Amino acid sequence: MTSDLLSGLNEQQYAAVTAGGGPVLVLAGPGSGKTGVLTRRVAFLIQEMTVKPWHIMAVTFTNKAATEMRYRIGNYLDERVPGLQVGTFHATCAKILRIEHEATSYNRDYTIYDTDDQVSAIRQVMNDLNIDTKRFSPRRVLNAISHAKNEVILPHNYVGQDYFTEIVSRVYPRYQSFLVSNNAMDFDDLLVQMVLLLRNNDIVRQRYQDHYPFVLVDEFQDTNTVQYQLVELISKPQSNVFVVGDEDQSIYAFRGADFRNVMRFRQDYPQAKVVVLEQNYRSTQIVLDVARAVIEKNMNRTRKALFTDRKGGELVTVHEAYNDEYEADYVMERIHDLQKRDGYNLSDFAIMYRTNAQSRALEAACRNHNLPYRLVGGVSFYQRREIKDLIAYMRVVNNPDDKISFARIVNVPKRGIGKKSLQDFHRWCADAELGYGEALEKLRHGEATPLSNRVSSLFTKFAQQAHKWQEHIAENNLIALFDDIVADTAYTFYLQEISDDDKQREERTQNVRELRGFLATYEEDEHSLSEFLQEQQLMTDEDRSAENLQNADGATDKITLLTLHAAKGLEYPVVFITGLEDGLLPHSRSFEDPDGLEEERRLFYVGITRAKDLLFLTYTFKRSLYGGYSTDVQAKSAFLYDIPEDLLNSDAANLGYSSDEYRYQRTTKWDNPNNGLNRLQRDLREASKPTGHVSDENLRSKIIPFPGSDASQPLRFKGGQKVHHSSFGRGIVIESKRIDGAEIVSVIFDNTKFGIKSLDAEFANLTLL
DNA sequence: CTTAGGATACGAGGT
DNA sequence: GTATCCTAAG
Repeated sequence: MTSDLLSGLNEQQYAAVTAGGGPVLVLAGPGSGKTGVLTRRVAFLIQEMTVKPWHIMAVTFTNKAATEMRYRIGNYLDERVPGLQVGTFHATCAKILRIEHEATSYNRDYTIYDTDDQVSAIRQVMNDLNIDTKRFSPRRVLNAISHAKNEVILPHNYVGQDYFTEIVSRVYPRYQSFLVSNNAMDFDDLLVQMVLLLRNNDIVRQRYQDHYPFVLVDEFQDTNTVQYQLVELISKPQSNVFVVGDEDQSIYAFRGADFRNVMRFRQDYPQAKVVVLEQNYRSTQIVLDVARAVIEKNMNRTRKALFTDRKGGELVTVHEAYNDEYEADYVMERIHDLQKRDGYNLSDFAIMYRTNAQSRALEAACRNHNLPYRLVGGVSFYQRREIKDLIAYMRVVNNPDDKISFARIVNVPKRGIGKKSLQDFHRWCADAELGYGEALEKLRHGEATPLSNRVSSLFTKFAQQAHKWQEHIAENNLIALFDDIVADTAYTFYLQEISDDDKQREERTQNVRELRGFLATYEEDEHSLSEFLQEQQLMTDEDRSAENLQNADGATDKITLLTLHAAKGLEYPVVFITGLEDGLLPHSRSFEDPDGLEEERRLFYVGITRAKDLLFLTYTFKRSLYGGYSTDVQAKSAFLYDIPEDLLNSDAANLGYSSDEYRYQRTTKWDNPNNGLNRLQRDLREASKPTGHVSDENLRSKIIPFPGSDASQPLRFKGGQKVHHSSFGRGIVIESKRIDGAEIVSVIFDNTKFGIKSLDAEFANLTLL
């Protein structure tokens, strides 16, 4: 079926797919058919270049991308493709490390720690070292360590530069040996240990280099140093390495990704064939123009000339809403309209946001409007208490040295083993240099211990239970093991006790059933408990959701809610990007450095380029944060000013978008775009935060009753006017505009203590001077 | 010594 | 709203 394989490709795509051996770099703009090129390349290697499938390794960043790739390769090839290795970096390494465990410091059944486990481990180490976890948050320490690992800086090579990193330099080695003694790896270790294995063991390295002479990497701009080295180590010396990426879509710097790896690849492989994919098959010209206007503000990039055959298109809509509820309502109304008018399905819509917390209001609105939705990400199944508990039980059975999991479940449900008892047990193990598993065995055989009678008998009882469970492993009866744990601990009864109401209890019970279901599929395929635990740890909800599988068939029709990060690689006919506010997008934590701001811009760019036909950009006047208490007036995102007005439709102009005063005020704020807020603005903002005269409750109760008022009513105030307020004194109006019916005046008061305030013209005691 | 309940600090993105 | 810390009662 070769005809199929190369049909419909444009010139550049054809060149990429059919390139000979050696290094190839494909620079692929959004919507340029990148995945198609990658999968056809694999098929081409097998069919035309007679490469054996088991000599090919393709790596991606998400399981979803890996699944899609496997599926599409299957479509191009009639015959089976045995041994083809397609997977994420992490899953691929986990698998090889399990096979090659003898050359590492871990055994086959090592546990993979997630972020929560890591924090617990760091906290424990810091306590051992008498480091105050209040002054140095374990999370920050963990971030620093993770960063070091991403750069392949080993514990003994880590040098503290300042007070904080000096602390890190003490924690890091202890943390690492703690992990080894627990027979556990964190996410970063999967990559680092793999690099070390290949680097230090000539035989193993040779084996994998021979095994995988062809390596392909997706989303290359998201690789970090470890991953770059990994690719290098495996693909040498043939260097048949085919990488695909787009610097403009690099959005994972926070986990060490460096899009400069794309440039580095060109330097390291000067003989590399470079192909640029510039034709976009997804979006209208208008959407692409908006995207280009935004991304061109970034200094640090190679220009690409994206083009499309889809000339023209609908203008992009910018909408301001009073708060997040109105914003969500606006989105729902647009969806209703478009569904009715243009016959879109719900699955054609995606609502995107910067932070997961923003999904709440949107979910509520979907429910109010009876629109079914699918939430991508959010609180993960694996973070639910009941799931973490049962997973921890299985981990302890699988790997008794996992002290973090042990500590989690040894007294859940209650066994009378509290903090002190566990401490005694731990002390005994440490002094006698025993692993937890060995200690339990001694107790079970009735050997003498320094433990008190009470503690000793409690732990002995636990040891007997654990031993019984472990017997199931030998026969690989995973379901029997699971059922025994649930029964022996009376876990269902425990769930009833800890649940607030029947609804919550039912939900938790359902989750337990679901977990049992996943486990059953592993047992059927004769996978080990280790494999189950390790693979589950590397999956997200999306990867195992039954609902998701239905969606793939198009059986259910739902709106998609997801973060901008999660949106990469996807496309939708209609896209809403919400929360385009200063501090949210760009996120406030990006203000500190210029690179951070550029990354936020790329994130916005990723969102924009997901849209095929229609794009809506929304922001709020006030956004409630932290469960609805603290609210602050929002400034709209600086990124919005990068979009030429002729690409935006009238909805935007009506809302003061072109108001000169407004624009002046905002642009001065961003006169140095690399700096985020300048100091004056920051001070003003700080000053305007507390002072409760115009409390949120006040403003809200005053405005909300009049949402439908006539927006065309004349305004009482306008920018530049001098005014007086009974409490705040003299000030100058920055702007006045209608928001959901009410006239809202922004005033900067002479007394800097009050700073900038937004007041309702109808109720605030404002007089013109 | 354990447990329950109140007080407090905190909240970006994902394998 | 939620995870963790702290204190006093069982």
